[in-house]
Amino acid sequence: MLRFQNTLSGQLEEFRPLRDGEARLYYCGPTVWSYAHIGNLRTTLFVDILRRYLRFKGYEVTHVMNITDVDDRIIQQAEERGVTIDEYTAPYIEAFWQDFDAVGCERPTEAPRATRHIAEMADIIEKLTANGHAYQSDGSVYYRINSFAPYGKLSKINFAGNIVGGSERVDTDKYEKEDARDFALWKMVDEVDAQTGAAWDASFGRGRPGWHIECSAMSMKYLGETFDIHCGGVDLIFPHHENEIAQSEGATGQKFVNYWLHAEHLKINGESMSKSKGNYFTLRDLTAQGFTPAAVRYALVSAPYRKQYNFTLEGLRGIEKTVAGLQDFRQRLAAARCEPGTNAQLRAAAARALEQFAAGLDDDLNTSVALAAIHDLTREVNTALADCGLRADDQRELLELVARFDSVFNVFSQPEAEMLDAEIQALIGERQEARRRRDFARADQIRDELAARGITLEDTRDGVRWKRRGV
RNA sequence: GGCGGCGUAGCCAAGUGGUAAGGCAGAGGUCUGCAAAACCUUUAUUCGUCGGUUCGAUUCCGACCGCCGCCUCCA
Repeated sequence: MLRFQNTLSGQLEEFRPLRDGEARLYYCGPTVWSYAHIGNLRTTLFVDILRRYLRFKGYEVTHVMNITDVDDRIIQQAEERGVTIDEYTAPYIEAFWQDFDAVGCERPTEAPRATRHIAEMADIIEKLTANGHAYQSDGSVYYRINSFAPYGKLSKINFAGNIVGGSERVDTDKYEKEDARDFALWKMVDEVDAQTGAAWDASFGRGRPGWHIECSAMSMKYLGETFDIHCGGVDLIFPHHENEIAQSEGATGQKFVNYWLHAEHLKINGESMSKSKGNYFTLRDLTAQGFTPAAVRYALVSAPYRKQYNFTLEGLRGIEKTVAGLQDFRQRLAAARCEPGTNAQLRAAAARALEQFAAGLDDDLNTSVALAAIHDLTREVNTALADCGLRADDQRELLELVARFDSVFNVFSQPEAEMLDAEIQALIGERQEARRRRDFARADQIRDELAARGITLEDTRDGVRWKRRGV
């Protein structure tokens, strides 16, 4: 039974989709004002595991991830460079997809851009204005929080309590907003907006959307007024997701989302990640140091998504070996030449591993438990391989099982090996010849030579294997 | 001030009211011409500290120490 920790209820709940056999989920995706950092990547990878596991469980998944391509930072950066926001964001959108693909994420069913859905946002704002949840002021439109009684149900924030700096804020905003908590649905155009192309016409005036309205508009457009799962980082619980609920439920009168899932933030060496601390990494930063995207993927999904995983470069170095071990394992398994038949002990081990794998992920996506199941099985199969104890029927079944595991984790597969240079191929052949002559000095010389070029050799029962050296 | 999460071996990390998964590193061994890879054995009498509840607590409760986060636009 698949269960999720639902931020809305604060409880571990059984997942029951609105439509049998279907799961519809929305993820607040990247704001493309810069390169994604590994914190962003962790949340992206959590959603990838989520969607893959839902499919593993037999659900047909509709996965929508928005791209926020208009916001204050984007407008500011575009202005500084003297370009439009579309010109400014284009390379970052491209870079985002590169990273997304590199860490092995499956593309969403839809990846709508905010700037392409202004009409849908305006539509909701009109509805909210008509039914009293929103009001115009100085050319902008604000959400009237007093009109939505359940406000705060997601974040459990007690607005009667002390809010740091609350009184000062009321003073600042009192001429524009009825209440300091009211937030902008639509911001009246200013000079910079106009200059950078961040301005659109609407029935309530020319301007640009507030941040929260885009997610209400795009999620409901592609998933319906009520859908199953909404995910994002914990920092979005308030105000972003709280405001989405107010907007969507205020406009439709329907429950917006059944399950809210939030990924925790990363720590880097026990500290919060920030540029000033020098512990701020993008995927590019890591691959430039020789780390592989596969290891980054494994690291970021190796702990349950609701834990503050402590990311360290030392840890990532170890994970390179872990990942290489899994990839080697699959290669060896596929390459083994097996006698016909089956091995009851191994079959039992495989069944146990599958059970533990699913039990772990059923429990609010406990990836640590699922990965432990995989490691347990690889050890047992490796033993059988070394003892020539693997049988053909089991080999076939184990390869299928590995593929099932990989349909969720996507760590066993490795990039297509580059063609060996004829020269390297020749050197391997020459070394084999030298070994046959028991000319080990020459054989070792060749092995060292290849090692210097990043090629590691392994002499196995089935011949020489080679691989490119990792970090 | 309000609210929340966390503190498990050298490092990362799961977990539970009944006596500590998994990965990396370390040590010894098997295999190998030597390696590599793989496998075997080994590495926390103990789960931040101090109390309490209990037949029994790392797991529940309290206090304290430390780290991280949210409280209007940061994944």
